[in-house]
Amino acid sequence: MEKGFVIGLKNGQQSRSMATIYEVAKEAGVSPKTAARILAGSSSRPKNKELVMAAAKKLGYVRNQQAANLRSGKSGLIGLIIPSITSPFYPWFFQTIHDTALAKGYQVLLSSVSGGHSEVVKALQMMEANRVEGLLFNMSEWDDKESLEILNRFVERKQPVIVGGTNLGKIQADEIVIKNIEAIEKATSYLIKTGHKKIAFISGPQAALGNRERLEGYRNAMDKAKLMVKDGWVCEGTGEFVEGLDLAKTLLRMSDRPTAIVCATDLIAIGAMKAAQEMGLSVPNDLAVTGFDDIPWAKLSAPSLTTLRQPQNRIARETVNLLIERINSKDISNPRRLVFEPDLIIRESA
Amino acid sequence: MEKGFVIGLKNGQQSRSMATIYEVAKEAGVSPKTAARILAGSSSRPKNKELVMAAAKKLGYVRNQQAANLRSGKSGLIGLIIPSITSPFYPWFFQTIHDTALAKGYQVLLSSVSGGHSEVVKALQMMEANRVEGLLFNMSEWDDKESLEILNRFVERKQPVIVGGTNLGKIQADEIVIKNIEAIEKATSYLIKTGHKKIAFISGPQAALGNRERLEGYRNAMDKAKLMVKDGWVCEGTGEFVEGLDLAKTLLRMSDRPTAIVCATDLIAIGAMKAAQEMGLSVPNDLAVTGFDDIPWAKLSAPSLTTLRQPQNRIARETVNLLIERINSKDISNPRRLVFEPDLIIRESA
DNA sequence: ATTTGTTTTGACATCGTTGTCAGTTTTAGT
DNA sequence: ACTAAAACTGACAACGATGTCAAAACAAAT
Repeated sequence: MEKGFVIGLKNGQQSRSMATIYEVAKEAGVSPKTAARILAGSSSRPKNKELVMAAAKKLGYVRNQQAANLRSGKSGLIGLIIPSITSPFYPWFFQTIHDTALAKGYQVLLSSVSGGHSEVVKALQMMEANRVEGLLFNMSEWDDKESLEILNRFVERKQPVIVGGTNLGKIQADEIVIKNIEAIEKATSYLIKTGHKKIAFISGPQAALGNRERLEGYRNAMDKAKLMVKDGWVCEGTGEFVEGLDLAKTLLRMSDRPTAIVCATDLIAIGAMKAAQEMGLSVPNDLAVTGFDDIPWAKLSAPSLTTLRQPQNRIARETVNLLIERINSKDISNPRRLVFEPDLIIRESA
Repeated sequence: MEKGFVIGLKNGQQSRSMATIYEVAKEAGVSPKTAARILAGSSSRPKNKELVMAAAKKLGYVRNQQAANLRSGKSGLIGLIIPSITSPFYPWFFQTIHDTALAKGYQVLLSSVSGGHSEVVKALQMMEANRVEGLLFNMSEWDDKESLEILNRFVERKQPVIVGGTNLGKIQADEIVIKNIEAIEKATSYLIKTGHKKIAFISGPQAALGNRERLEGYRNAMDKAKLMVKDGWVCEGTGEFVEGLDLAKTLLRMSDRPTAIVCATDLIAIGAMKAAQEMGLSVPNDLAVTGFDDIPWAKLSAPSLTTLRQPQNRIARETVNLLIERINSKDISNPRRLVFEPDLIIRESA
């Protein structure tokens, strides 16, 4: 059956398969290569250009990107692996990555890994199979041999990889570093400066490096101010709102209850504020609360949340730019660290 | 230069390009076809299987998906076009689509279109060029000739398309229908039932069909109850929080201010509540507020928001399932409508 | 041992595009 | 008009995988 022409279907309807460059060339009366060149935008005799453009339009020609990629050895894809697009922070992160990449001619292949280790491995394999030209690997909780192996394969092949949140020096790649310790120190010190002495901390899962660092920042600040951290004042949650609510209630029920809570995420903090309100305590008078991330909610909550702002846009933009630079220069030597320090945004909650 | 082997680089480092099936076959001492077959999992002589598996492992072979796709005429891709992943509702929508598609062997190619019409066209062209096997087109504001043309090309080629939020019967495709009118009627009637007579409405951009329907629902309910809609009680915003805040303030400054506001989105509603609080009014005593979407915030806000829940998970799951069914059956005749009616979730704000 | 039937195998072609490079046309300069 | 330089064109091969189909290897049965 000749290609690109009407073919019959069971139900008697008709359909066209997509036209190829050969058909366009034939229709225009030029060679396929010429047609391809013209459609790719390089210069040509005006007449041919007209002919080819007309033919392409007539046949509804759309370049087959997969074939083009195969031939040219590029995929035009950037891989992005993140924990879950549903956790605040990531949608903005993705949007900026997407837009920046698009502007430079790249598509983003997103894997939002909600499951465990095997899901990460699957995502990485998929990225490999789809020949992404660069990879942003942004898993906060991760230390799995199999995926490490795959990441190392990328590096061996000199394919750029940027790791966020978790590298630990295990692979020789660029890193996004958030100054968690310093940030939480800032928030804690601020509370101390405003007179608080009994300050508790609700952390996220300690399996994640970032969360361990945040806890460290809290302890540092308390140590520096020679303040005691009472038993039970440090509690570990999942980073979810509900958890924040429950843990805060437990804290507030203590006989000698803390007057301030430093929270490892904004969601926890909002949960903690809700807990206080449900128990009839006023924020910030009876309880001061700080968060981390500055998710959009933070300024909408009542009271609005004092928090540490992660400049997602800047992080995302600089990260993609570095990645694309790496792709273009074909040089992944001398791994860089993109360091970001969250700013303390003072609002009503503390 | 022989492929798959060490090649020199400027900086003296070395790199391997990815091994192909030919190299695996050579290493294993079988034909490429046999290697391919074994790697695809079909039966073979045990000895060959061992040899090929060993060779693949040794060379770090990863199938080139693009090449495989080209040959097999499938892309394994589902396209998803949405307005912006940063607006609440979509991250969950995407995650469910992503997970469901993955479970059935499809990857999701996401275009989060933050710009105007030309961006939509670009996204559609990209989806076409990448030969997505099915397309979920979920733009709420949209009536642009060029993109319509592309969508129609999909349909002519019998490639499944599911349109959400906006079809208007312009193309013959499956549709996701949210019963906006009925939903807002429910919320408005509920307010009326609880004694409110002066009820205002803050809508999203009327360019979007969904927003026009929501306004219609409000008017219907008011009409049915024979309640007057005063001049200025219906205002149009962008759907953003800030807009909700400002418009609500304007409403509340009116001499004869409304006692309740029906909002077209949760963000608007949260803004409206904040406006009331800033003006010293209590929600729900001085002002009742209802939202739309039931974004996660809705139940965290203070007071928690009475709203209309869109079952994103169910919508997403049923949509992908239909799409994949269409892909497999190669039959896009008899367009279906997936109809969803939001539930009224009564919380504290009304 | 021979035949028949079944399962595996591999040479070749192909998917749609583009790089290479020699050949052709056009342009510019005299 | 003629020549050299510049611009464009097209035949061919290749990217990496897999479908086709005939040939080969094995198994079962006589």
